[in-house]
Amino acid sequence: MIRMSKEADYGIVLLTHFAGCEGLMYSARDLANQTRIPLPMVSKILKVLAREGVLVSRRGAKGGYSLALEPGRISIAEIINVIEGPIAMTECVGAPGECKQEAVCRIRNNWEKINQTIFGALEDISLLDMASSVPDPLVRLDPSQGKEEGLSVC
Amino acid sequence: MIRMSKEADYGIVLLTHFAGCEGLMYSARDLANQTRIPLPMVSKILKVLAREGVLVSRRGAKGGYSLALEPGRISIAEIINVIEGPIAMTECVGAPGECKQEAVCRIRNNWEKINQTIFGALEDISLLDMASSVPDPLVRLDPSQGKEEGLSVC
DNA sequence: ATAATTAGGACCAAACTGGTACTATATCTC
DNA sequence: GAGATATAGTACCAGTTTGGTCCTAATTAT
Repeated sequence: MIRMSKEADYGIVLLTHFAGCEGLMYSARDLANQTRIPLPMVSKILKVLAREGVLVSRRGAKGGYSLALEPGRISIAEIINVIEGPIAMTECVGAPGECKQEAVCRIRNNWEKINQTIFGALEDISLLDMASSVPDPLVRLDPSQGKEEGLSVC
Repeated sequence: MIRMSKEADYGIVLLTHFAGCEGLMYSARDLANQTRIPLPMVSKILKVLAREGVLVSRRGAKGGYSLALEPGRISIAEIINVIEGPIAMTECVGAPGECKQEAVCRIRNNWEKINQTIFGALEDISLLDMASSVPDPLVRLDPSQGKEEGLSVC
């Protein structure tokens, strides 16, 4: 099955709760309540996002997390990359040299192009897009599209 | 990690060995030798592809498999779908109603669009494209592109 | 002080993956 | 018909990954 891990999926859901409410701090507990994702899981994911610089954290009472960048400047591809490593449809793309068939494989170059396309599509979608509505068609021709403000539910 | 299963990966590798050599029959053993994929694995995958109508099989001595359709009419998306089920980046896309967060999720529609884009990219690539060279850019504007014959190594 | 909150791990059961093995059946050649 | 060659179908298994929990330590507001 071609599928993101739940962890990456949850991560994106959590981050969209910050977009459109810039600067606001949310605690892990807040987000768990809003999203119905189990608190320990939320906590685990937010820690990773903070360590990787996507979120900034403040400890202690009234602490929490907030976005480290403007939500228009964080892409879905970046988030996935931070949580579950590089996007690589096949082993040969993510870890060249690992695949035992590489020497006789005739399609590796093609996988690299396909992977690039998928990565590009995910890179073109910002957190802000995600919080409002992903521009359609996804492969954006005019970069001014898809920049409307997210629904304010802070 | 966003990654196809080895089984789907192998399946595509195997099928590209048929493209450009239409009508030719290959036994599982032949293909295992050509691709260096372990024979039992090759066998397992070819059985699935035959059962699902992508390949036609002939039993017995001098038996083997050959393509059921012209390689220009089989897409990568189809092959993946046959081997590992529907392409679905998130649970909510592949199995609506399963995700416990669905009721409060604000981004499900967006995932459906993203998924459609990825699916579309994979659907636009035929086995014939894969056997020769994937058209670049991948999102093809002129459908006459990318139809050159595969290297003949039958 | 105390309560709230993140940081950083360790830990675990269940599911999935990659791969093998076995038996039955069909087909070709001699 | 005998024997060799192939696919069909299915069961099986070990190793990894995944989704998720839990515990302790450090930090901050009141």
